Amino acid sequence: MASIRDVAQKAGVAISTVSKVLNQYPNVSEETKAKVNEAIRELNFTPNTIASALSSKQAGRVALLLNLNTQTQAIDEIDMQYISGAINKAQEMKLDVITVFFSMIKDRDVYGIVNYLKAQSIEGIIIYGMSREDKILHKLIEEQHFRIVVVDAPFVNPNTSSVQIDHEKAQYDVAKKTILENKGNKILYIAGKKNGFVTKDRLDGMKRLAEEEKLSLLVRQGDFSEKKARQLAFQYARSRDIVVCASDLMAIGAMRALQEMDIFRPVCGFDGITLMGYAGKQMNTVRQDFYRISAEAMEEMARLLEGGEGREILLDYSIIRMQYLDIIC
Amino acid sequence: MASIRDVAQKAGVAISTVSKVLNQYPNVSEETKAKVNEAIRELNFTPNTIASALSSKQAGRVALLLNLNTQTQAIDEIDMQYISGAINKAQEMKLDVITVFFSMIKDRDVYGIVNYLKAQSIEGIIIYGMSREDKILHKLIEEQHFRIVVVDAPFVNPNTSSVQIDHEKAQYDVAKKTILENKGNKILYIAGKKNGFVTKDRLDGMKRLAEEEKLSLLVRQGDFSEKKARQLAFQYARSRDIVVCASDLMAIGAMRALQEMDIFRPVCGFDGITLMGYAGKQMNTVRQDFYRISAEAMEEMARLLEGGEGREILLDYSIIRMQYLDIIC
DNA sequence: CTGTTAGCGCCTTCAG
DNA sequence: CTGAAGGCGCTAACAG
Repeated sequence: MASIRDVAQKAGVAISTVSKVLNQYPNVSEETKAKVNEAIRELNFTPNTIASALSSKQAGRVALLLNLNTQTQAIDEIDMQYISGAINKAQEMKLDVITVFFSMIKDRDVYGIVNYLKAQSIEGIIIYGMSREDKILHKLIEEQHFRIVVVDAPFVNPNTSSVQIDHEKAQYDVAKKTILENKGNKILYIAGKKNGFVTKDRLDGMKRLAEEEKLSLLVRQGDFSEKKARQLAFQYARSRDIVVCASDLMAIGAMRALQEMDIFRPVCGFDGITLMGYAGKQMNTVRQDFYRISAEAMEEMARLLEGGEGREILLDYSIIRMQYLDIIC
Repeated sequence: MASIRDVAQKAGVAISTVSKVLNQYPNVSEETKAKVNEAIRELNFTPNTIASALSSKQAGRVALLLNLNTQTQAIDEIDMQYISGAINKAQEMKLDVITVFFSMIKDRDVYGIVNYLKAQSIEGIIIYGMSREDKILHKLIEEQHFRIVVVDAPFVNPNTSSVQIDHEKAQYDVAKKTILENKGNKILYIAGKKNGFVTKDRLDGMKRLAEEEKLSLLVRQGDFSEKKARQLAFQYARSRDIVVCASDLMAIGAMRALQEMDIFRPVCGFDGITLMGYAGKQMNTVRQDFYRISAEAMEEMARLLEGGEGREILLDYSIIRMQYLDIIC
């Protein structure tokens, strides 16, 4: 591997000069710039990111912090979209990415986590799927040792931005569409996890709709679990007109139950994962573009790393109807 | 962040001494070791991996090279298992991991890729899902600039190991089980992609069984595509007794077609992905534990990085029957 | 067994 | 506009 020294030598300039053209500094004549670039090309030189990070103390390294649900592979799709969206955008922005799972840091305290990350010269963290219970992460955010972007959780401070869709409105929209299409006013709403941030937002959307439309609303916690939703559907769906679920996975569980009971009730979901296509019936759902959400999160991270202030970002979504033939290829 | 210097100062020893206890070198008295460790704890010191990597030229950084199929989110599950298996094991072995997608390097030549990776101090690469067409990767392997572990492809040289299950035998086993359970001797075999390495292995297994059992074997390329398999099933399944597919996704496509045609034929798949549980019918399949395969690959990588010689590793698998209630939670 | 001394490859003032 | 010099945090001979 050619080093910056080789380049300097070949171009007949000082190392520092090469460094300057590498980092787009001003005060370098076009002439020498050309010479240097020529040498770089000839030697097929790529600067060593490790050395550059060490030296500048500014690595541009960001960690993806994922709450992997090892139980439910069915929604690995979401995490995969998160990961690829972030990584691709990071490459575009010339940021380094490492992937970290909650499980890897779960028995450390804030200080331990900060150390673990600082030791790797991490400057930014994107957190996916945090819940109200993750106290340590809340602290991490508060203490502002890092630039942080939180996906789907309402945290904002000078070093922290939040990125998400408007869950309240999305839940309202998809439920409304489903209800208008089918009429019926007794709703079974299968909500998410008690301590999830989006759970409340979505429930609020549902409640608003219920009030507006004078619906009878029965709310049960489905914990984002397919099995739980299935049980709840068995238990309550018969006496209800429509089943609104706070996630696709739960919608699938509910739909299965209905099929087994051999009764029909419209069901709608939330997320827009491919699996919905396998549900057996068409269903309305909110399509979140996780890839894009994550890419936006990374872009926001880049902004923060440049010194930008934390802020809240709301992304758009769409209401779609999923069916089998659309998803296969 | 405390640095090694602070520790040395606090412990009243030289920096190099601290380094030695950090890296478990011999020739350090228990006494000073204790002093140093004490200082480390007090200062809450974690060595800077970046600096250590730069200095030792031995970063222990490995890249995960994944061929993400953006079309088929349904099998993101596999990639996710690969990623988490590798990352978790890497943390255990104190290796650094970065994730790279084929798409990120697809327009570079070998030299460009080597540079890209070397610039990041990557020493090892684990390659997932390579096909015969990825000529550049073949070259990368041949040139041995890195330690490489290839999953599901038969490459071995002093710096390269291969890790996979015995696809030939697995295909043989699952097909045999399905055939014995159902009897029938006209088989439709929906094979994988023309240039996939496992495609041939699996096909060989099927052929061996066909010979042994005197089966009539009709082979068609399904390209690992659910849609294609669906079409093939529409076209050929009626005149066949049993449908053997080289992947779960294709098995699902075939099963769908059969349901739409309203005829029954036993179908078996390969992989053991969760999605199989949503197929509507129970099916036999080969369960590959992708998480474990990837973890083993990372372990093998650690061995290579320690100077071990490349070799072939065959992992085991099991034949299972998947059904809905087993997979939900 | 411990400390001294060079770097690793690059960035960054600061003179010239 | 360019180059010399020091240093980032750590490792690795080499003396002592």
